[in-house]
Amino acid sequence: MSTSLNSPYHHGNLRQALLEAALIILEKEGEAGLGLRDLARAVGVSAAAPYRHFDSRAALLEALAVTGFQRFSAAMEAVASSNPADPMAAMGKTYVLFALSNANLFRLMFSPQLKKDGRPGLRMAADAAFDTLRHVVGGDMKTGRIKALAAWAKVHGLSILLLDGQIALRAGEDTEALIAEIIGSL
Amino acid sequence: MSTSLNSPYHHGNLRQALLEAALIILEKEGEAGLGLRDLARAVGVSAAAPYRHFDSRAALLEALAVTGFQRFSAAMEAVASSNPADPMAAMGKTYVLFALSNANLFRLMFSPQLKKDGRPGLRMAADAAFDTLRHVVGGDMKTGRIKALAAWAKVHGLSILLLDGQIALRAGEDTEALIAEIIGSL
DNA sequence: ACCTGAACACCGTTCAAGT
DNA sequence: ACCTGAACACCGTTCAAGT
Repeated sequence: MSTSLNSPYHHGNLRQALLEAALIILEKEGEAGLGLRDLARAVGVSAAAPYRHFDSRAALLEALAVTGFQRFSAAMEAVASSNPADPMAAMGKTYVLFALSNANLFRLMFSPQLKKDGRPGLRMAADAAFDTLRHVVGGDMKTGRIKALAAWAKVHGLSILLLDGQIALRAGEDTEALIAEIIGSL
Repeated sequence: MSTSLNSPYHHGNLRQALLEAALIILEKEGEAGLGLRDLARAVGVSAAAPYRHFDSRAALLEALAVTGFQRFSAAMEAVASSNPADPMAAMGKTYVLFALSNANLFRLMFSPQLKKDGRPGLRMAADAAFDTLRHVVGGDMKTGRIKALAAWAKVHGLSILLLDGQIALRAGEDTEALIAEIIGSL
């Protein structure tokens, strides 16, 4: 989160600097607004420089998505290990709130574009994140696979519909309260 | 669906021809693979020609998304008016199957990119589609708003998770059966 | 080993000019 | 009125060359 001007990139760790700047641009401009040339410019380096650290724009996006899944896993594990009264509801709420506060990163994590070129790192990160989720759900409650999938679908769908502004809030209605109500309705 | 070579575009209705070709390319290549120049080439016209009928690439995509919502509405109304035993389940199944058999069109319909530049036509088409959905659900069953939103979220999430290949099918498992089971689990 | 400058093959978009 | 050709300002990516 440092926009340091006394930049050590010139023979420092450009890779990390690119990732940090990319995350900021991503969240502000969306995936389409994250150009490699812009990114290089933002970091004060030539247009070709990023290619020393990432094979392509897709590889850079994949790296971002992977850190997204890691942050997601961390958030889910944090709630799970806090032993909430209703683990399922608590995790669902965390899922949706993560999506809302990391909108473009969340969308990138599920980008079909990225998945299409089958980069192994992304698949692994995603699997790890969902394994965590499955274990917690499967461990704390005796939910069968179907119920677990249904809960996942509901929470994921709610995240995306809210993200896309598809669910209209009523006057004076609180987003968080609505989330709790919808998750609460089995 | 006609790839006629005796093309009447030269002073015919290029707009329609562009839309038809675009739908085919979209479903085959995805949104990112649908370039205006490629499209013009596919239709046998100069790169600048589409601009007589669409202000921009975004305008073309919006037109595609609008027809997507129209087809979606039609599909939902068709099931609804067939008076199925369990209207909620029947509509849910139709929803998911529509998404699966129109993968890239469905994704385009919910593209945040498109929504961001707030084209009125798209918003109207989307609202019309969901109004239909809400009326049918609200009319046939006494589901409250929360339950309706929860059902919508579940069905939408299931669509996207399946589309993204995030839900792994077990050996010999049928997609349609899984959909029915998940939707069935209240 | 890491970065730059210049180039290549593309884009979307504009605009004068053709019919 | 509708379409073309050529141009503009961009891309992502490559590669020789610099340090």
